[in-house]
Amino acid sequence: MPNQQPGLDLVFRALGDPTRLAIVGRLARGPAPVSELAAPLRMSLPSAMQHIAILEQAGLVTSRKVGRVRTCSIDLAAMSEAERWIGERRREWEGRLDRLGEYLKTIDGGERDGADD
Amino acid sequence: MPNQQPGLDLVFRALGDPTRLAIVGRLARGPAPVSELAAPLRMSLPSAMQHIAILEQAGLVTSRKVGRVRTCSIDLAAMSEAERWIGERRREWEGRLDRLGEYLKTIDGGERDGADD
DNA sequence: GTGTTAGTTAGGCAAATGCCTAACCAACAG
DNA sequence: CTGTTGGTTAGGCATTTGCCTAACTAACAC
Repeated sequence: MPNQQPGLDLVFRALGDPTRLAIVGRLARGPAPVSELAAPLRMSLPSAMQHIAILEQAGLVTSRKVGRVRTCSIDLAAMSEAERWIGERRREWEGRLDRLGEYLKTIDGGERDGADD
Repeated sequence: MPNQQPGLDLVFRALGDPTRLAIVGRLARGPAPVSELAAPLRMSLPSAMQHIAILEQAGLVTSRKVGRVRTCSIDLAAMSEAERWIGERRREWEGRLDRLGEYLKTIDGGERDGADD
């Protein structure tokens, strides 16, 4: 049963770290080179790079090296996939609640028994 | 700079594991007792419980114990928070692209210089 | 009472994570 | 060519994670 969208857990795992969350937050405002991303992080460059690598593996970020500068950008596809998955679960749950409400209205004048699921 | 919504990284971290993703997927279809959640997982009960505890700490799941049965439910608040955060970054990025497009149209008949950010 | 079922606590262990420093390579600056 | 800057590779290390088994508690069944 541990199977939903393949790789989706990678996306969430990549976002599951304050440093990486901050990097994505920064990149949403526009592309940036590695060193600019690393600057506000209290952390060595190699460590920052590791975080960026994880974001890339998850498909959240892409990067291209021009001279000796590697410029990173957000990749919307993975973001949207994650957003959609959550939204689908949410709607599933809300729909369930709605149907429950309808059912309760159906037996309105009848019993007064608490029913769930 | 590692500061966005407090606890948001906890939410993503909790979702960043196939087992826990599966549990949330299951719970979106309706509440369930611990042992029913654990059944499809190839894993001991204590291990499954640990995952549930993590989901609860992240605010993704709530649970109430009635007799000796603990019933778990999804908590939409944390889910929505995560969904909203992603959506905001996405819109931020898309807005940026749109403004870039407008700018490029502005200088339409003029230069042909690649501008970014 | 005894036994069974649902969950919990305690303790241990291998692997993964997140950080570091040191050394290295490649581009640009002088 | 020499020095500096941006990035990368290598290796090490403490902590956290994810799993386990064994032992325990609490409710319900007989």
